[in-house]
Amino acid sequence: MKKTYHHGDLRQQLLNQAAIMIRIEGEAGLSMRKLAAQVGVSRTAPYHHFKDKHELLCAIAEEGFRRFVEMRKDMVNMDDPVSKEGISRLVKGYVKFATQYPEYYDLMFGGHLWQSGALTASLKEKAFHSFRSEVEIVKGWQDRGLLSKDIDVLRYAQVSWSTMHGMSRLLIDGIYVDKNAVEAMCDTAVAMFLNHLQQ
Amino acid sequence: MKKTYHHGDLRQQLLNQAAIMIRIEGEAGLSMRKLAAQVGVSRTAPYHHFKDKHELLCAIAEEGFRRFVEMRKDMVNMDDPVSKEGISRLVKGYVKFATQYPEYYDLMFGGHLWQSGALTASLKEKAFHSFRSEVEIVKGWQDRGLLSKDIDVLRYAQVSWSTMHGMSRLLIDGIYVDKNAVEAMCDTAVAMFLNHLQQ
DNA sequence: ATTATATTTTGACGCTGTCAAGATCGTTTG
DNA sequence: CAAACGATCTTGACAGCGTCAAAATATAAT
Repeated sequence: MKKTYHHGDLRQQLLNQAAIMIRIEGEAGLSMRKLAAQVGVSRTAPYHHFKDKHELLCAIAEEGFRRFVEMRKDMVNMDDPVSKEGISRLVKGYVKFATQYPEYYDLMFGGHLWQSGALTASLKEKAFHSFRSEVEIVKGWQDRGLLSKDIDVLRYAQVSWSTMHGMSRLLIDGIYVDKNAVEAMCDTAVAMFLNHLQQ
Repeated sequence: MKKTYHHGDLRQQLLNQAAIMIRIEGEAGLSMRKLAAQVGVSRTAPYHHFKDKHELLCAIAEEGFRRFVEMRKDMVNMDDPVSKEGISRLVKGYVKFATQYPEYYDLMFGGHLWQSGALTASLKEKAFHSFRSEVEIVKGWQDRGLLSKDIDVLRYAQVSWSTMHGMSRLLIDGIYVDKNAVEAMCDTAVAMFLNHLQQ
């Protein structure tokens, strides 16, 4: 807990506290003024670390991608991810991340930042990297014969991601409320993904 | 353009104008005060037709469901919806509605209203009706032999809807930007849905 | 020690949602 | 026809919001 400068790690503390506040009160419940108050600085102090609220939210989303990539890495390291079991784990892991950290998922893949059309350069990069690796994974499925050769990998990745994203959104947004159904939904999704699998 | 009372059809005009403003400036760009100004009444006039902003948004969402149901009805009337072509039309129609009327789709199936957990009773009813008919459609697929008998219809409806919802969201939110890919994505989705179809 | 730079604060502005009180209009009733 | 009433609209007010400008302060570089 050493402090350089006046406050020390204000920037990081703002990011952490903001995520907490979004988690508790929702994204609409986060205000720059309340955030500053919670951290114990004046209303405009945060503006020396983030140009505006938008930039703060982008930074939180980046933090989300960092966590997401880490989770994904752990998951692949377990054992062969290119198998029906591996795919199932991947899908369930995705949805679990989304529902466990909705405050990050909303910002990472929600309309609020993307519709603005003005993502931070570093955030954009992380997001595109994330999607690229999604395509790679599907390509792996195809290479292993889990998918027919004549499938367009890019389209397939887009659609399978849509499914995972759709389930996540409907769960987060409270449209799908039965948490006990998540497992079965994921299983159904996996079965749907591997339509050309003869097993 | 006849007027009863002071203004006449203020309520309906508010709903229409609000939808227009959301379409142009996004949901964040809609304020009660600007809305009132645009329609030509004072700031608090709208509050005699809607308890608060939340209730106004719910009413707009309801209007969206009305349009959605109508589109859906026209689509089914065309010809047999329980065929690969019919399903394809249904999927494409869904995504088309979402991308064509994002101002309505956002409110109907977005987190903003649902996460609040306080939907208008009439809106809730329309939403549940919408999902119930989705399940019916999938059941029709199964009855016609497009889906294997041992599939859980409810789960399958949830997942297939997730896919359509996911594609719609990613398109609306500007995460999927290639509009030319929509057709191919929908085709891929349909192929994925009908995984047990031998054709 | 002095200058420069990074950080924080106070003050201010226009915007927001919405409550309370009063004004106005249309309809219903005596 | 007049009086009362309820529906509709307006003006005034308040607290909260994002954020700019200017001043204050603490640290780093010279």
